[in-house]
Amino acid sequence: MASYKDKGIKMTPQRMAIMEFLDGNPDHPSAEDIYMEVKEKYPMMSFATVYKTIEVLKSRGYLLELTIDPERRRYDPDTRHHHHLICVDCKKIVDIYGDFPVNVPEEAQESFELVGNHIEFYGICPECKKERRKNNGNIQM
Amino acid sequence: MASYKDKGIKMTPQRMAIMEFLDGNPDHPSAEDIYMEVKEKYPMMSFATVYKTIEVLKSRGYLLELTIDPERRRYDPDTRHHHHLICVDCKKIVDIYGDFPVNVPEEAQESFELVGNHIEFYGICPECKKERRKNNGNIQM
DNA sequence: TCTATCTCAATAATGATTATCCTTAAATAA
DNA sequence: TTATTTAAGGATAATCATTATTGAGATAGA
Repeated sequence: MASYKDKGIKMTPQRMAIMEFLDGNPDHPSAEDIYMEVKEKYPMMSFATVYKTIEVLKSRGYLLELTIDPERRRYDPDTRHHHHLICVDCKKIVDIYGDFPVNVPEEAQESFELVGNHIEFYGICPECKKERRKNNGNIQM
Repeated sequence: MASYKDKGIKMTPQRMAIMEFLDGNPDHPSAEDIYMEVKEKYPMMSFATVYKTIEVLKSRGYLLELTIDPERRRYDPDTRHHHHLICVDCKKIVDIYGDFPVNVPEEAQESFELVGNHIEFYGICPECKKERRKNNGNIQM
């Protein structure tokens, strides 16, 4: 989401700060993550503004909403088609690029008009692997 | 989730009603869907009981929680590994069985310990296709 | 049947998200 | 630059799904 200027979005310091934070951000932040971070620079920032800006960016196609984490919605500024790998422990999300040959069976193809797909990979990230090993020393899981 | 009896779950009429409703149910109902339906038979049913029963079933592995619909959590009594096709209009979810050759790239494999995957297919269901055609006659989208 | 324990139901609490409403700032054109 | 229009910001209330609490009642095993 490189050029906001000429997209018909009214620019404000708040929006610029949010967009700047999101641009190229690989962390799939939640609304709260965005709020917390941007408030550092702009202490007058309101939570409502974060949600409203998310809505604008989403509706214009500059931001994807991820429904991976059941606790909260998370956002991805990379709008290219890609997939995600999520740590089942800490919920960290990393991007997975690549084409996977996934075609639904005939019967579904006939009735539904397919428009896309998204693969969620589940795993345990390096940090949580370490954490688990440590805990296995004392606590049994 | 055929045999609840010998799973160490204390049986009550409420739980039996919920389990009966879920057993073989292909609709991926939400907590509210379950509540609404089961309340017909058991008007004294409380919403809290639905959530608690869901929790018990989930923790014992008899029920999967789907994080596909950003509005609400939905539940799947089919705990076999399978995938889902969701209608982007009405959010109807249908099961997709089949093995898909999806392997994450090397770099992710090295760091993460993979434990599973889930493919979400997006499409437009027959009913919504019809609805869209109808609307295109008058309203432009 | 008795009793310890678990479950129920009602309701309060929480947490994320959305809506409201008035003020203020940005864009556009004179 | 300034005036005017229009949309955005901020504070806060409202909403909605989900979770926690608690006293009363039911269940299962002795």
